Amino acid sequence: MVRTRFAPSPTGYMHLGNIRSALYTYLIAKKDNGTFVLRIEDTDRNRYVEGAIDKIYSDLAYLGFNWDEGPDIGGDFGPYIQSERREIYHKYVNRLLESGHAYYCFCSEERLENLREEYTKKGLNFMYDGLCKGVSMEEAKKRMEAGEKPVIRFKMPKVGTTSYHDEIFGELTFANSELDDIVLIKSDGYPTYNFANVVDDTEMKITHVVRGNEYISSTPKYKLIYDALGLPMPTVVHLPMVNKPDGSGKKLGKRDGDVTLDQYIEKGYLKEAVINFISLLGWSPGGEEEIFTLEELVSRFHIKGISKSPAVYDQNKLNWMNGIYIRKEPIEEITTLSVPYFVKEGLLTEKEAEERMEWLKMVVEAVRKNVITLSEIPEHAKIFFGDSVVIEEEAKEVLEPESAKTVIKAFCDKVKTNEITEEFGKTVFKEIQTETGIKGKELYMPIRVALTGQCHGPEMLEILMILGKENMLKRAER
RNA sequence: GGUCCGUUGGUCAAGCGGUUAAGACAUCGCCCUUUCACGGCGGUAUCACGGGUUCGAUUCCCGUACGGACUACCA
Repeated sequence: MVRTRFAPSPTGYMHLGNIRSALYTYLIAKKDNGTFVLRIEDTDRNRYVEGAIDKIYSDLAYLGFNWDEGPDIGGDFGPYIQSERREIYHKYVNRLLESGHAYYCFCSEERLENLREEYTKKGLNFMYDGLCKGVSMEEAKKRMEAGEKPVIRFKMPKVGTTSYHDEIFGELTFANSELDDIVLIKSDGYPTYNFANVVDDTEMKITHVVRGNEYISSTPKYKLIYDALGLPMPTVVHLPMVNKPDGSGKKLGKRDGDVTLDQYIEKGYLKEAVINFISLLGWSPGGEEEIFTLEELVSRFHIKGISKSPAVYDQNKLNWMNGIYIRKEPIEEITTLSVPYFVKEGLLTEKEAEERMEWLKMVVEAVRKNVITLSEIPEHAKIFFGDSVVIEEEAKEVLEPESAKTVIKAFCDKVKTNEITEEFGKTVFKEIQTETGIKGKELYMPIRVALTGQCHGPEMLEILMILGKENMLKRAER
């Protein structure tokens, strides 16, 4: 039974990188009918952001990454918030203390700082020098009673090598002499991320640890902690990074502009498109298709398809894909989603949108082919609002010739005396042509401009149907 | 600096010793459309470099170059 976990820290909003880890983690669990666990890693009290946990819940739920166990819904291995699991970490660290794999360290930050400076000056890699390894348990207890607040460090072996197998990168080996005596428990009693992960992944019976590849070089340390505890390390899957599109080769970070989920949604991207797009950032389905729903991704996903090299975020492709989804999703859905943008542009109130939903659907249907985001819909659709027309500068000359006036007059006459049906739309131009002898561009363009003010736009038939008799007369007869 | 990882067109990528080196985005051209799009068809363009191994390397090995990650009482 596969069990994976998504373990964000509540330090900010969900952004592209987060969403991608969550997605891959979710897919790896679900493609095997496994369990997807949500765990909150809030052991850093200094970076805690108010409201971030609720935002994580709502973002994940919105995306459809439904978790089977988590802080809000419980599960057999709770609590799922690290700050509530302190006794558990201490239970484990005591085992390490007793077996001699860990020790109290009373070194001040100042000493560590000096040490670091010293090392850097010599061009060496800083590592804790192990000064407190010599402190006996008795002495440690005495000093703690006296009010000192030590950290607990792991005693790394100094010789030999440590290897582990990564599902994506294969066999990885590191020299133990490179591994620092990392802090397990901070002086405030909270565990570090490193230690909390080992304990929680064990306790929560996580089978596949999915995380960014920035953890590749700390994984041997985790491996050694598992070893010291006599526990097996879960399968690890290190995801390739996502780089900025500027050619710098640097990873895409929260600071690189608008990458939070909210910002994508606000700009008019569909969550289906965002999910589909990021699924392809570092993973390939192998075949030629690449438009997938979440459900399809679940069945298509396979770890072997994840690449080692970083992917560059490509806005063009996202745009293209969003356009695909805007055209593909049911018109009801797209129309409903676009209402806020109409409201924002002052074209409609929400109440009006509700009352004129059928009409609005026709409008959205007419313009959805032309947009890449929902937010562009009102811009294209505004020609259908109101009963007057603003003639674009480049469209004005279309109306100049005598023939244009003739055509528009003929058109108005037809509109007046007929019901506006599809049949009417299909025949009216032919009739005008035979009656006036004007054809081609001279026939269509003046009417288009008279009706919309522009030389381009949706098909004439759609324009006629959307505008309707009254409105067309108001616009064209002047 | 040290350790580790990566390198197929502008971008995402398939490939897993013998291929005309898939496909997608972008780009260009054509068709469709009496508009703009959508859609369809086609073109341009890729194995970082140098050594091996092999009858044969994009594929395996070793270097080099370039890029990145890590190097916290942050996750």
